[in-house]
Parts: sequence; structure tokens; C-alpha cells
Amino acid sequence: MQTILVIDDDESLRDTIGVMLEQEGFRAVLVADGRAGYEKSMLLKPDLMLVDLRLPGMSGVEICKQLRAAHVGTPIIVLSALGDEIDKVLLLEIGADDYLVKPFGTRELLARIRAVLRRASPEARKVVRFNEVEVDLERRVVSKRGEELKLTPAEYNLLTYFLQNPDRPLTRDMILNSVWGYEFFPNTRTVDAHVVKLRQKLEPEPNVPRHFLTVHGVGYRFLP
Amino acid sequence: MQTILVIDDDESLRDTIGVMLEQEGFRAVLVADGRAGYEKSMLLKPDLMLVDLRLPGMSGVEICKQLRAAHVGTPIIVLSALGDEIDKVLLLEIGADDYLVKPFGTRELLARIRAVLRRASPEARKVVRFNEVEVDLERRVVSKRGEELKLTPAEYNLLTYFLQNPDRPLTRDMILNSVWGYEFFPNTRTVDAHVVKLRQKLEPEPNVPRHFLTVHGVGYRFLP
DNA sequence: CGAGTTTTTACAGGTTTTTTACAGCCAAGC
DNA sequence: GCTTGGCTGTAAAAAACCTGTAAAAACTCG
Repeated sequence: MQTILVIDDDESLRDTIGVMLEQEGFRAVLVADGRAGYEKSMLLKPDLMLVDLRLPGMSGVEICKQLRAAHVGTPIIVLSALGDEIDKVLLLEIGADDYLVKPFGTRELLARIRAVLRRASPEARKVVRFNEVEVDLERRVVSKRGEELKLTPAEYNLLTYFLQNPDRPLTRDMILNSVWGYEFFPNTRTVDAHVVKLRQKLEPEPNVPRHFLTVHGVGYRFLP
Repeated sequence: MQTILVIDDDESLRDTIGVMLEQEGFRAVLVADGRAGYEKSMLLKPDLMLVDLRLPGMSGVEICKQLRAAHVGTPIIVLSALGDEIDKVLLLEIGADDYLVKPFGTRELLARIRAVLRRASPEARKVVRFNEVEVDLERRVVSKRGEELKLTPAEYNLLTYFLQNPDRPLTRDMILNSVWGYEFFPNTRTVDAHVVKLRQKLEPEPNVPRHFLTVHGVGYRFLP
């Protein structure tokens, strides 16, 4: 998960951005003060920063300059109030990657964030592989020999749970609890039915499982 | 957003053009003096320049010559007073892209600006294409097989959100939040209804979607 | 008010999930 | 090794859930 540090003294804007970022699957860290924000950025090493130009404690310009002077390459998007003089050249000089004039829509902000992140790390996709299977966690796409497979939500959730707990026996109760969120465990064969489906879709030979193994009397074990 | 530098010593005209440009979504930078304008153009790197022929400080002709000599390719539209001798050959030689004789209507000016920008950088205009569909993000116009389509605002907003997040499953909540700005999510089928409309207008076969795909149990995914 | 747009509603599919049923498998004790 | 009782594999039925879509209702803006 990518972390975004937001430095802005407008509380309501900060919160709006925070909620939006969380919604979109980012981790948002919010700071109001310039100096505190700068220090946070050094500690936190976020993937991207949103920085207001006018800030108490330390201006956005100053933050950018200091970071760049310290050879910190974190992408920065500058936010500025409507009245502020915006000098593109200055922004370029201090090493900002983009800027937005308030007020702006969350949509637009999000688009810029994605654009900047994409530019910064073009192919930082999280992909897990085993045998001929590839799981793209970002896109929620599973493919086998390069061919895209269709997994249902339950299948996909179960698969990612296995991926997160490889080579470890997992009881049906653990699985039900983690994947289905059940607290109490009905007498159910649900897990089994879904393991069968995963095997059918992902195993080279579904009836001779090499990855989704049965642990008799216990549950299942995933071997990458 | 595209920036247009206006160099003209007639204050009222300058302001009129400035207001018009801002209204049309450009960023307008206004300068009265020739030399100052020339220097600004080097710093600012605008997307287009409007330059009066007669100027204090440095003539329009001189500005063009110098810029072209420095291999600056910024498109230039020359403005000239009624009485001025206009030598088309000279204008071509100095590298102007078009010219207008005062007085002119803002509408005509705008048309010329668009034409020149289009000619200058057909690629720079933000146009997204998929299949037979073309979306002109600058003009907010969508066309299919070259024929202009009418999209309602909600449809257009949804479409641009998809364009900005291609190949990635988007939940209804994410979409509602980003496109509609809802914070809390009522039980609503709004998104579905609009996806249907986009499919009807943009898909070759609306009932066999190739671009606006359903991700069952999750939401939708746009594939360019 | 009225045209155009957006949202909600309702219901008919369609897909997914869960349960069921039964056959075959496993492990342990005889 | 054979038997037995519980465990697992699996297809298929049943239930639950989700989506497509037209049409009605609500809303918006001039």
C-alpha cells in the first residue's frame, strides 16, 4: 500500500483529502504544520507528498528545497491558494512534480496523484507468481500461462489468503474466520468447495494437487 | 491547462482577451512591453503567443525573429492594427503561424487559437482513443467514428474517471466518491444506470461490453 | 412551467455461494 | 491386511446474491 503525506493547515481540506485517499486505497498521513510535516517526511518516507505553499512553521517552498537538497526524490504535488502567484519556473526549480490551484475536485487531485506516481515508478506492480500462475494484486487479475482467468470474489479472496500464508497448515476455522469473517463456525463444506474450484482453475493437474494441499484432519496448506 | 502569453500595449484589448481566454479554460499571461514580453516568453514557455506588431520596447517582428533564431517553436499569432502594412511573406519568414487584423471578434480569435494549437501539436491536445471512440478532454467532446456524441455531464464525468483509471477494478463506492463526491454510500444503483448509458453510447455492442466490463461482486473495470 | 437529466424502483435474468449427497480416501485399531 | 468410521472430493441442486435495464419519479435550471 502506498503512503501519501499531506501537509496543509486547512483542517477541512486535509480531512477531505484524507478520506478520499483512504477510499482509494492509499495510506494517508495528515499534518498541519510545515516544520512538523518536513520532519514527518524524513521519518515516514512516503511515496508521495501533497504540500500547501502557505504553511505555518515552514513554507511549502522551503520544504521542497530542503528535501531536494537532501537528495530526497519523493514526488511532490504543490497545492496553492487561488490568490498565490504561481511561478511554474520556481516550482520546477524547487523540484515540485505538479501543482494544483485550490479549490480543486478530489477527482482531479486523484488523477494528478496517479499520473505522478505512474511517472515516478512506471512498473512497480505487485505480482505474485507460482508455477505458471500470476496474480496481479493491483489489478485483481489472475492469469495462467499469460491467459487471464476469471475468479469469483470468494475464490480470489481465498487465493490471496493462501498467498499470504504459504507453507503453513490452515484450519477451516482459520480460513472461514479470515476470508469469510465468520465468528462462529457452522458445519459447512464451503471451504472445501472453494478449494476444489481453485484447484480446477489453477493447478496443472487438479486431481493431483501440487499447491493447494490437503492436510488430513486439519485443513489445507498452500505451497507456492 | 494551456498557457497563452499576450503581448499588446493596448490595455483594454489586453484585458478583454485575458478574460476571454480564462473563460475558455486557458491560463492567460498579459504583458504590455515588447522586451518584457520576449523575456517572459523565454521563462514561461507558453503554449501559444499573441503578439502585437507595434510594440514599445521591441517590435513583434523582432520578437518572432529572435525566438525562431533561438529555435523556440512556440506558435505565434500576430495581431496588427488596421493601418499597418501587412506583408504575408514577411510574416511567414519570421515564423508567425497566423495573423489577425484589428478589430476582431473574440470568437474569431478563439477559433484561430484553437486552429493553430491543433496544427502545432496535434498530439498535445489531450485526446484519448479507444476502439472507434475519441474523447477530447480539452473540449469535453466525445465522438464515435468521427461523429460527435452527446453525453450528459454525469456520463462525461464517469467516463473521464474510467479513462483516468484504466485496467483496474473500481468499486461502486470508489466511483460514487470520486465522481459524485458522496462520502457515505446510500444503497443506490446510480452507477449501474450510468454505466449502462455509457455502454449504449460508446460500446460497439452494448450487450457484449468490451471496454466497460463488469467485475462481478466488485464493480467495474475499464479497458481502453 | 418544461425540457433535459439524474436517481430510484422493480423485476427479470444471471452468477456466485452454500448446501447436499454420495463416492472414494485415509488413518488407526484389530 | 482388513475393517471401520470419520474425512475429503466433487457434481449438482438450492439458495442467496448481483447486475442489466426499462420506466417512473424526482430533481435541476433556465
